[in-house]
Amino acid sequence: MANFPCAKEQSAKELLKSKGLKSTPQRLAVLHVLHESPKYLSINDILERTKKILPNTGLATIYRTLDVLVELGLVNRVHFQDGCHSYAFSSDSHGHHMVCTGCNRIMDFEECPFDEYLENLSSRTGFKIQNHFLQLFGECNECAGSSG
Amino acid sequence: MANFPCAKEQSAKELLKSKGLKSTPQRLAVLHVLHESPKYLSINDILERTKKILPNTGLATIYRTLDVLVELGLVNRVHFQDGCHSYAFSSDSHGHHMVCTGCNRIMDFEECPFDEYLENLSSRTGFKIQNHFLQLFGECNECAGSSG
DNA sequence: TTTATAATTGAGAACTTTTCTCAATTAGGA
DNA sequence: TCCTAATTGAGAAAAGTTCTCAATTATAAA
Repeated sequence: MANFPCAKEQSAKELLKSKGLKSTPQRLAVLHVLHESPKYLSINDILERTKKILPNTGLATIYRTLDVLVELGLVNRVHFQDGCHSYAFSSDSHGHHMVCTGCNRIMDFEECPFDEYLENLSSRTGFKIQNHFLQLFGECNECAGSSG
Repeated sequence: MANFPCAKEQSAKELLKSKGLKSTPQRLAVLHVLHESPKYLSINDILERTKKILPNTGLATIYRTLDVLVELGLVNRVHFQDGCHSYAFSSDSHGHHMVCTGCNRIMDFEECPFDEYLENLSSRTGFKIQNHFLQLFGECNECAGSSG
């Protein structure tokens, strides 16, 4: 069993338990690996590092474990510009959009009210923000109307 | 040659030309397909619809064309929760983060200043926002320092 | 117009990424 | 300690993406 100084180990175990899931060495190891890293890690990064703790860990387990950890809110998925999924026509220059989870319709919104905030965040943290990606999920007028 | 009433057809042609790229029927057809659709479309959606205009269109062309159109800013990539890439430990409850394009380091930021704005947007547009995904890209302190 | 040529395409192979299957193992409660 | 359902590892299968290359074609120049 992996033993690691992750502040969330205990709460992770409790979360798993509360969902009827087991606290396996693999799950705790993956959590450990991600906790140790200040960087995002790809699936292969995670597999490689987990294998240093548990050499027999399989790739499928990494996929399954990440699904569980994301579900529990212990781990974030990080999205990048490349390799991803769907496309929409760009009707504005900024490119933010709302995606309706009911009908998959996309609504762009022209405004970006965050520039000022982001500038402020930038100067406070020293992190030079070059660009940002924002996407809203919800229900459009029609879907909200018909379902409720 | 696809002929379609896309307000951006002309500017698309000019954009392509300005980059030394050709205005091929395939490129214009994909643009048309995306322009026609109020929804995001998957690669297969786009292939299928493009084939209705140009039956011989190949999948590779769709991939290549989308890269071009995204590059030109005519098309947006839309990201979803599943199927994507990398993972990071979740150190806050909200889950926004900054990704350093220099060293790939992730920095979470606790605050989410957008709630109020999003509520307002919600009531103005009728779009019931259920959740949102925000990710900032830029350079961290160290990388900004060492490179400039 | 016609021609020349560099960009682009289609088709399928190759590669990468993700999911599935199933027998073996194991965490955790009784 | 034993039982049982959850979990795992391994590899097969499926899905998604990129590459290769000969054939085609948009465009600029003649």
